[in-house]
Amino acid sequence: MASCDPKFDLEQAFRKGIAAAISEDAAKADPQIKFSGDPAHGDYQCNAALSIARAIKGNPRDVAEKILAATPLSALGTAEIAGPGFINIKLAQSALQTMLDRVDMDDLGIEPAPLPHAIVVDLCGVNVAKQMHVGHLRSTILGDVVARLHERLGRKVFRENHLGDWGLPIAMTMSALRRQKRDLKSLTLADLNHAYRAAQLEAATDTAGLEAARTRGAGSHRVIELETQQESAIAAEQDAKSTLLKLQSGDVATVAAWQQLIDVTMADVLEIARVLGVRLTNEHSRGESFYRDKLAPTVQSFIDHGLAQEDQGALIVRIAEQERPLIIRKADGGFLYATTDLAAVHYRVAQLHAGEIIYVVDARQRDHFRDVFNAIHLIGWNKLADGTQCKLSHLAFGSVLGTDKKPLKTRSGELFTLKALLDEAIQRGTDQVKLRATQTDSPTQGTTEHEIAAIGRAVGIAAVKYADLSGDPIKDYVFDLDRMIAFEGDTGPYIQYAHARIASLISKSDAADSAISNSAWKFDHPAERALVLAILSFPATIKSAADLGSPQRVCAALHELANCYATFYQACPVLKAPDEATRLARLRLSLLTKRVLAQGLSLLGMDSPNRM
RNA sequence: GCGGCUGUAGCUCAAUUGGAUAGAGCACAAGCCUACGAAGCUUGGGGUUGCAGGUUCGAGUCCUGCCAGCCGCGCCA
Repeated sequence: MASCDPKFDLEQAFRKGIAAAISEDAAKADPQIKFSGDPAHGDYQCNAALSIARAIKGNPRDVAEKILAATPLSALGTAEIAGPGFINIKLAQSALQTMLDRVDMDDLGIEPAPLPHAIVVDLCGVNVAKQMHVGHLRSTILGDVVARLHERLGRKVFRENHLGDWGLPIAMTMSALRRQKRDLKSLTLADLNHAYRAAQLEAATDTAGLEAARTRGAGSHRVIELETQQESAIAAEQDAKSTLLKLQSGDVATVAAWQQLIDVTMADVLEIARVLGVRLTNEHSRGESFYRDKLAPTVQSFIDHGLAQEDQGALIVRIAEQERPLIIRKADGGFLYATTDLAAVHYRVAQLHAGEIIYVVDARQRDHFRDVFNAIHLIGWNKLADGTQCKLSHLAFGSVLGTDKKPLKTRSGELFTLKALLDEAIQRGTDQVKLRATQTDSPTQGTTEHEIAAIGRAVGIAAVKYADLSGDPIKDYVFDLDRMIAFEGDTGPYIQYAHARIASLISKSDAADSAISNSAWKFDHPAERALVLAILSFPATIKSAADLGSPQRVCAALHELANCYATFYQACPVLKAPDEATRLARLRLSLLTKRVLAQGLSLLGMDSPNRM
């Protein structure tokens, strides 16, 4: 089948040219076909001559001449050499038409690119008894989009919500709740969150402060005050530890209470996922507790392989010459989250047959994952049954900061629970849609309340998600409600708007579907041509976005496409085109643009309403 | 102290992984709805890409050294 990707076709052609003109060896390298930003430089350009010239110590322009002469461009288009040795290519109308035919099919030219093994996407990662705040948005939607991109390319994906449902923090919360004599049955997640924070504060009582107060000879009142605090903290810790023991030994009442906590938490998480349009259900939930029986065997394996050693009572794995080892068992015999992560990798490789595990987790855990990955490599748990190696990747993202440029923690960010942010976004979206629906000349006039609510929700959610997804994940960003819920400019709603406009245009045309889809492509105006090139580059963008884990590439491509369409829409009348052939051709181009926009929005987990 | 990340227009961010004159949005200024949805389009001003060197035909991107901010650094997750 013919390709719909100009870049791909040009790469093929130039590889042949380079092989014939220079050497087979030179042809193995990247032919450096790039999209030209500037129409004056053609549609695409080949920059290979410059680097080849250096390698063979030749004159770049001469090398470019030789390559071009040997390159079978034939029907693809015409080329000329410019500047120090760039080869600028202008694609032929007929070639573009053939490619458009290929894109204008059910799969929109996005061909399956399956992988031999599954991909595990570790996303969301909430903790039991903690409310989701804006920081959790990133892991959840980034992970969801990365999963969608791989799924679209026909790859098997496991979404794994590595829920924090095991260990001391849970026990602390449970013990705090019991001491407050709260009835677990009637608790909301907000209640749990309070208990969790209260428990944390208790445990965090200032030991160092007490020491300092004593040595500095502070007043006895102050010391006693601190001591009292300390005693109650110790008592709370003791209680939490005994609760943990009961939980770990399977005490029926404790386990039941624990399950209650998980249920309350998950109900909230899944509701937020639903509102966010994130594909996450209970079946994707495999919390830390899932690995509890695998921790001791994990540690034993490291001992058996001679990779673990005792150090100050704890069991550690030394990694190369690194100063800080990875602790896999505490001096008191307990396990840590590193142990759980090691067990999880083992499970995912051995049981889920993962060829890649992508951890969509906060950048602050870089060192942790580096150490865990290294330990996995040492013990060889990254090897699959067929001998290939599972790739371990950490898709690290930056923190959401408050206006004080400090991480937006639960304490200071209490007003910004994720739910509050989404509610606000949906409210503003709905208000906006409602406002427009009351204007006399508005296409949404007469829209029912029910439809308005649905559209408002789609617009609000798209705004929030796009704001987060359109940037480089590694960077921190300051949380700004107005920026995240903007509907103008480079935003999600801008793309939705382009889509809705086309939907409206198509419904106004009285042309039969078959008449549109059977019409001949025609694009003479520069705006039409730019639109065509934007459409054709889309499939390759999806593939690279998936392979690089870069949702921002999808956002950028969609913005470019919507922008090209808006320009085209302004410059080229569709329904009132000068002749019938042009009218149908423009309708066909519009329809194809609409489908690509909808596809892109869907990959970002956003709706594409026909009216807004 | 050691390690990591970041530094681009007044603000928020891009830059096809080394390509041509560094691009968008917001804000600001001027235009465009009797041809399709103005959540839009067109035009304009605004830059020593933190600083100093280096590598080469070419550097925001790679290397070295500084500066600033943030993050991490043994038994929490």
